[in-house]
Amino acid sequence: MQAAGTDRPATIHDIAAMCGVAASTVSRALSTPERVNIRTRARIEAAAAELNYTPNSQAKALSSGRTGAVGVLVPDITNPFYFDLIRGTQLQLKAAGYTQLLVDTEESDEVEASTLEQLRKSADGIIVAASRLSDESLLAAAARIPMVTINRDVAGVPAVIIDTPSATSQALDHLISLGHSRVAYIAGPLTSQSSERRWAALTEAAQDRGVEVRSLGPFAPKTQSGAAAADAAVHSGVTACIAFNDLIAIGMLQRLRERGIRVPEEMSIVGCDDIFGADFCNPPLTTMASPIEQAGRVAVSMLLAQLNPLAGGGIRNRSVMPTHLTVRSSTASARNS
Amino acid sequence: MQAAGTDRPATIHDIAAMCGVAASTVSRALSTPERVNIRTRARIEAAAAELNYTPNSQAKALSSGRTGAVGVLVPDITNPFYFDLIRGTQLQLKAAGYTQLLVDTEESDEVEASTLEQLRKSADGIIVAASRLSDESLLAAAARIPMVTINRDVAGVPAVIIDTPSATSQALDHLISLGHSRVAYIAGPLTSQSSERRWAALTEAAQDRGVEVRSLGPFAPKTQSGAAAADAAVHSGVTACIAFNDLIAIGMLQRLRERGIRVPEEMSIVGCDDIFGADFCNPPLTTMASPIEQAGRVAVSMLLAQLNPLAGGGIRNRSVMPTHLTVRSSTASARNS
DNA sequence: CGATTAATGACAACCGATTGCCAAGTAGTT
DNA sequence: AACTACTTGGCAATCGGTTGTCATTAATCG
Repeated sequence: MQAAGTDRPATIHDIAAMCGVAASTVSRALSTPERVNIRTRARIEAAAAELNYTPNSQAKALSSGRTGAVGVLVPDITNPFYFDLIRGTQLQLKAAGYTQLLVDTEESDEVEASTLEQLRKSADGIIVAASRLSDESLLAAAARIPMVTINRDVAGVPAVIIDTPSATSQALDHLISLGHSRVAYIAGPLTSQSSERRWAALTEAAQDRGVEVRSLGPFAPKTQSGAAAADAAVHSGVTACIAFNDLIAIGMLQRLRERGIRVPEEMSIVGCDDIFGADFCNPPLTTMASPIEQAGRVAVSMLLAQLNPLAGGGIRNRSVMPTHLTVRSSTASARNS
Repeated sequence: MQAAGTDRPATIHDIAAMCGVAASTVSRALSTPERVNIRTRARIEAAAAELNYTPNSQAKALSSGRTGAVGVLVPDITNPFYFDLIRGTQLQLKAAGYTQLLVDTEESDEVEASTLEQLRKSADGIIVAASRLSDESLLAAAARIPMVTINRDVAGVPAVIIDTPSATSQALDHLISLGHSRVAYIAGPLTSQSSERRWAALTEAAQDRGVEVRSLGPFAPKTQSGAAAADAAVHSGVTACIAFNDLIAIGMLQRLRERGIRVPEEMSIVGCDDIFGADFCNPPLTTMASPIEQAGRVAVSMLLAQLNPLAGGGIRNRSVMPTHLTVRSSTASARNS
C-alpha cells in the first residue's frame, strides 16, 4: 500500500504539514530526538515511516557541510590488488553510514590531483591508495581535507603501510636458503614509493647476507610487462627474481613458459601481494601475502576517527600491516651450474 | 602562486564581487554563455580561473535537480567479471562529466532494493548489473529513475545483454565435436537470470543435437564453490562440464587437480566470461569471451541517451553483445571408455 | 530620427535540509 | 502564590547554486 499523493519523494515539509508542526521540529525530531517531546516525536516518526521518507543527501550536505561520502582513489581499478582493498573500504564505510566514491586515477598524477580538488567539496574525507603525487602535493591536499594514504608514507599524513619491505627480506632469505646467490629485483613504476622501499630493504638485506642483488626495470605493474621483465631477468643471468607485484610475476611465468624456461627448476619467481590468481597460476606463485582487505578497513577507521574526534580513542596516524611469505611452487633450489 | 584570501573554496559570489556583477550573471556566464556579453563573460572566466573556482556539486544538485552522478550496482565487487565492467562504466561516465557511485549489493535483493531507493535522490540514473530483484520490483524502480540493466532482461527496462546463451550452444558444439556425449551444466545462483537463460539455451541445443545434458547445482559464483561442483560432476559420470562462470570453473580445476583427475584428459571444462586469470590458470581455460568493458560503455551510453533526450539518436532499449568461444587447454577429446 | 525588438544583467524566489535564537509552556522551588 | 529554571517548538537565516521575471540598454529597421 502506497500513501496516496505525488510520486515525488517526501520532504520534511510534507511530514511537518501532516503533523501540524514546523519543518524545523521535524528536522530536530529526526536528528536530535532528545530535544523534542516524545509524543510529538512519535507522531513525526510515524508520519515519516508512512511517507517512506528518506532525507535528501544533497540538501543535508549543503546545509550541514558534511556530505556523508568518502572518496577512494586507486591507480587502476582492474588491478586485482585493489579488489580486496575496495571491498574492505566499502564494507567499513557502509557500516558507518558513509557512501564510497570510487575513482580510478589511471596511474596519472594529474588525474589524481584534479580528482582530489574536485572531491574536496563533495567528500568528507579521502583515502588514497598508492599515490603518484609528490610529498608536497599530498601534504598540501591533506591540509585541506581529512585524508589517509595507503602504502604511501609522508610525514604529517596518516597512513596505512603494508609492510612488504620486511617481507622482502624474508623472501630473500627463502631464496638464499634454496641456494640462490644471484637475485634480481623486478622494479615497479618509478613513482611508486612501495617499489622504492622494497628495493631499499632488499639491498640492505643483501649486503648483510653477502649476496648479489640487482634491480631491473622499471616495469608497469601489469601482466603484459612480465614478458619484458622475464627476458631481462634471463639475460642478466640471475637464478631468482623478486617481482614488484604478482601481476608482473604472473606475466613472467607466462613468458618463461613460452620460451621453454622451466619455473622453478631454471628460474625461481617470488611475487608480491598474493592477489586473486596467485594460487592458481602455473606454477602457483610464491608470494608475499598482505592483509589487503584489512588494510582498507583500517584506513577507513583512521579516517572516521579524524572525522569524528569525539568518539573514543585518540587518532593513530600510522598503522603498519604485517606481511608474510607464502611459499608455493614457483621457487625451488638453484640448479647446479 | 595562490591568490591571497581565505582557504575556503571560491563561490560564484566571490567571483561576482570580484567582477562587480550579480551572482546570477556569473551563473549564467558559466552555464549559458551565449546569454551573457562576451566581454563580461571573459572577465568572469578570468576571475573564475584566478580563484580556482569549482562549482559546488551539492548546491548544483539541490537547485537544478540533477546530481551529475550515476549509480552502478554490482552483486560482488571482488568478482573479476565486474572489474572490466566497472572500468567501462567509469571511463565512459567520466568522459561525459558524471561521477560514478559504485555499490556492492552483496548478492542480496534487500541491499539492492534499499540502495535503489537511496540512490533515487542522489543519482540521475542507475546501472544495475546482474540484478537479484524480481521483475516487478525492477520495473517499479525503473519507473522512478532512469535505469539500464546489464544481463537482465525485463520488458520495459532498457538493457545490455551479453549473449552468452548463443555462445553456450557453440560451447556444446565444441564439446560434441570432441566426442563428448554426457555433459553437465554447472548452474549459478537460482536468482540469476543469466544462469537460467544459459540453461534454457543449452537444453534446447542438446535436444537438437541428440546429446544428454544435465544441470548440477546451484552453486555460488565463487572459486570456493568449484570443489563441490567438481565432486558433483565426477560423481555424475559426465566427461565435460560447462560452468556458469570462470570463477567456478577455476575452482573446479583446482579441485580436480587435488583429486588427481586430469584436465582435459579425463574431464573437459568450459568456463564463461574470460575473466582475469582464465588465460593463466592451469590448464588455461576454454571459455566464452564477452566484451565486458564494452558492455559497460554501452550501458552508460544508453543511460545518457535517456538523461539527455535532445542529443542526437533515438533511444535504444536493448543492446545485445556478441560472445564467442575461446578455446584453450581445458577441453580435449573424450577419453575412450 | 524615432520606434520596435533583441540582448543583457539585476533581483529574488527556490531547492531541502540545518541551526541559532527566542517565545511560550511546564514544572519545581521557596 | 510568585518566581526561577528548564523544556519545547516555531521563525527565519543560511548553505551555493539555478532560474523566472523584469527593467534597462543597445542595435536594427522603416
